[in-house]
Amino acid sequence: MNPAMSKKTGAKAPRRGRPAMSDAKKEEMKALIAKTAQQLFNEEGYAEISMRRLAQEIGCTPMTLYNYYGGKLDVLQTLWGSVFDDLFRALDALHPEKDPAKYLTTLSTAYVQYWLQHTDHYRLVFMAEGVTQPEVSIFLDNPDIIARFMIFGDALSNASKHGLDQDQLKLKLDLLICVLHGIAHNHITISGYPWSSPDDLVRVAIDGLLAA
Amino acid sequence: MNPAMSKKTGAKAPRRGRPAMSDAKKEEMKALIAKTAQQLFNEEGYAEISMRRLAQEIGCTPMTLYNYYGGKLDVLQTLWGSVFDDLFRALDALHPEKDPAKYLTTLSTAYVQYWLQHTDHYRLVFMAEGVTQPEVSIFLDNPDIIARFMIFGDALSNASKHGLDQDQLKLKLDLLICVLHGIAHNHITISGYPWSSPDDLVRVAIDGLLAA
DNA sequence: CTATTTAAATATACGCGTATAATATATATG
DNA sequence: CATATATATTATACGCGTATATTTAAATAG
Repeated sequence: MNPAMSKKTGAKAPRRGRPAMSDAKKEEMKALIAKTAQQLFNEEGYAEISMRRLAQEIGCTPMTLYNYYGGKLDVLQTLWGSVFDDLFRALDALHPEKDPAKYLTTLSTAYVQYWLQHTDHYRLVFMAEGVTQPEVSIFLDNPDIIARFMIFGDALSNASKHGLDQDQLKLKLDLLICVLHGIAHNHITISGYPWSSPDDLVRVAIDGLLAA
Repeated sequence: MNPAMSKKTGAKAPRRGRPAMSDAKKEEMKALIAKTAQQLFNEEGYAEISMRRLAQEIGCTPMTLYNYYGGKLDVLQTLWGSVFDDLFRALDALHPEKDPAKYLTTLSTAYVQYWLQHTDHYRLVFMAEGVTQPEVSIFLDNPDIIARFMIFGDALSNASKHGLDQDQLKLKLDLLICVLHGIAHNHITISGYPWSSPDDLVRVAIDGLLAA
């Protein structure tokens, strides 16, 4: 709570003391922190970069970071949010086609290609060391994230020839996401192996899913 | 490596210096550490108990613990091993019956009952805070642990009327373990809800699995 | 009994994330 | 221009797990 603000009773009279940082300035600082953190986390790994190191790179002291973020994990979760924003912005840009099955395939292919073309993002989100399961769950429980995956649910529902009840839809959606991740994960982490084309793998997976 | 031992070239001649602690003494100390840790971890949670606190309870200094264990996580993983020893000792004591399906049900019921009767063990193994996924995976990748779950694989194979190939067996085994854990987990963590009898739930699950 | 040697235990130190206290800065007031 | 005040930043401190250095203990040699 800001007592000075409450004293003002809404009137913007001048008042003493150092003025609070403007929202624009705050966002600028948060963005700088996030950008520097992403760069360092990508280069050297989340666990390897300390708050002291991050602050040093930015040119402030460690405790300054806590004015803008709740803590080290908060910085990482913010980067996760940015990555998902980026990803879903790309997916939302795909226009639904006449053929629902074709659109689902296009969407799924784009999802896998996003991770293949942004392996840094993939490692940051799915392979950060020293992160506990509850820390991941808290992030994923955000209704925003779950809602965004419904673009796949909607596409899947439209592409299914038979009506799917909610349980069936959820099962197939879960399976779809698992398969797409499997394709992306294997191509990224076992890249030396001569995998089938990711686009082909996605197509076969969608065909099988719709036929099931 | 122990250079003094290598100097002796196998002959047990007296030699200078403080003698190494006997294996029996070492095991005694390891057991004391494990027992005290289990008690404290059960009472207050793994993350809440520091190595300093554990040492204090035992009556030594923190660095002494490192003579017997690789670190804090090593202590926890040793406790996990003890719990699985206890569990599988109970399961191995069950004699296979003439009816393979009945034996599978008995075995599965015993598995669930073990966790229900040892909720402390369940929380220690499955609900320790501050443990990362790789730390769990390293423990579970131990061939001993995986091999011990094959008692269920064998029972399931014997109880199946149709021959199962390896993929089918693995799928059903994975499903069985997931279901049994679901039963145990819900009874332990949502214990206020009036669940159906765990024995009944196990029976229905096995019937369904064998009929699939 | 003293000196030497080896192992066990302890003391000290380190960097970590972050809590708390102190200082610097940017404003208004007189 | 000096003072007062509110905020932003920095300095200091804490407990953590654990690396490293030092001390203590337990033995043998002479």
